[in-house]
Amino acid sequence: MPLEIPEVVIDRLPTYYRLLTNLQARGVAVVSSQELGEALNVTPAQIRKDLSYFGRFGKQGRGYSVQRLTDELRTILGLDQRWRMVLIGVGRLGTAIASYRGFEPQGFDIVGVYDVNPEAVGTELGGELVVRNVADLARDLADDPVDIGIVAVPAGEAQAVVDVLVAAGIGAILSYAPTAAQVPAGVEVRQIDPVLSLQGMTYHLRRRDA
Amino acid sequence: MPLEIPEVVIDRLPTYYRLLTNLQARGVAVVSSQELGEALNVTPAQIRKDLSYFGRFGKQGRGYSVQRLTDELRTILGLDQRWRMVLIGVGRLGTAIASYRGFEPQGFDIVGVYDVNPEAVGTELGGELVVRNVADLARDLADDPVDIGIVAVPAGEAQAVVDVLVAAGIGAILSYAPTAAQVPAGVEVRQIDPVLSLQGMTYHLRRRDA
DNA sequence: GGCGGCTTGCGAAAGTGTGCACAATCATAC
DNA sequence: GTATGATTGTGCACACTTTCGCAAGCCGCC
Repeated sequence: MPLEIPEVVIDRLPTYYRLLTNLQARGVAVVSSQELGEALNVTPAQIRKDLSYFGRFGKQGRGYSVQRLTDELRTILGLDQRWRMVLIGVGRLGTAIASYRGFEPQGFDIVGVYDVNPEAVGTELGGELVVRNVADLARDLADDPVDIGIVAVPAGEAQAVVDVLVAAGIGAILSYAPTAAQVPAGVEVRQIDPVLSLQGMTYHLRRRDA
Repeated sequence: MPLEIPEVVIDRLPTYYRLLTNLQARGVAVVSSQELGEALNVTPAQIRKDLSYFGRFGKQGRGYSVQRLTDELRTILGLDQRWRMVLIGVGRLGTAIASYRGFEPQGFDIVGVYDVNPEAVGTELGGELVVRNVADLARDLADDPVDIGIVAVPAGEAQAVVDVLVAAGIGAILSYAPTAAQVPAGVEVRQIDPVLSLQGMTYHLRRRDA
């Protein structure tokens, strides 16, 4: 991979991968950029261009082997290994995240959960994980590093938690907190906030009927 | 608003709005694009340009009145009214969404919940809403339209639900289902899938230490 | 009441990303 | 073995976004 790959391209790859695994499960053997594009609402040219950053995976006149392309994307995205995550915050939201069944099948394991609330500390979550004190987070991470931190604490505490994770050398943070986290370059952050998504849509709704 | 506003701009406005309401709560009266940019990790020029699509809200030498700018953005985004939503799917995920306390304070109300599962239909959710049969969705929406649909059903059922919502004339859909929904032009769709976010980050994690 | 320091709004430049269009290539059928 | 129809990979042009740079304007101080 000699040249720099645009971030937008990276962000599209997971959706390609997701569709491909579906196709594979349905027994589809070969797929064209045309078909992929129709299913994902993007132009075939974009799909071909995106994939061409990483290699030449297709065959003219045929399309892409679903098996082959799935494997390639899995390697590119780093999904051929399991990733260890810690969850900080076990309030309503954090508890829901901890019990979400969608992470594990995709190779993401929550290996530790933390909270500040003394009443929550020590309780069991999901029958396996014991909630630890967030004060121990730095030490725990030093002893036993993880790859990704999930932040599910109130806005006011989010930056402090992020700082601890960053200091521990974490490389990626998935934040459910409604604040923009400050992190040094080299640390990946994605934010999940359904309200922001809704607010982006209401702009258009307002203009629809007017 | 004579000219067309880029979609990327619209998608940034909610984060501006969120920060501004925080500032307002903290009693800050005036803020510069410089300060906003530092808090949000964007360039001051971008913030000024984004806002300039909608009007001239700042004062040279001073900055922006937090009050004024908050009000302007609220109007622009359509947040000066309440929005009615229906939730389809009350499994693990749907239940968590229904009990999420973050929607109501921002003007988003879940006014109906639906499921296919006969065992779920009729039960109470969150002490207020009774789960209705998804078979009644089309009729209910015809009688009493809502603005936004939240889809929290398994991948295989998502498109069918989306079709019903679209047929009922819904303008916006927030989908938690792991599939790309097919909708006609004019219907807004946003997808929330933490796994996609994680997969976008693992690409970078892989390259970090290598 | 004028001067200095800031900060906006915006035209223009620079930088990115997307889509077109077509040569190259492959599978199949006859 | 050759013709046919399909589909990839990619150079190029266009379109879109971001950033720069600066004139215009505002505030406060002396």
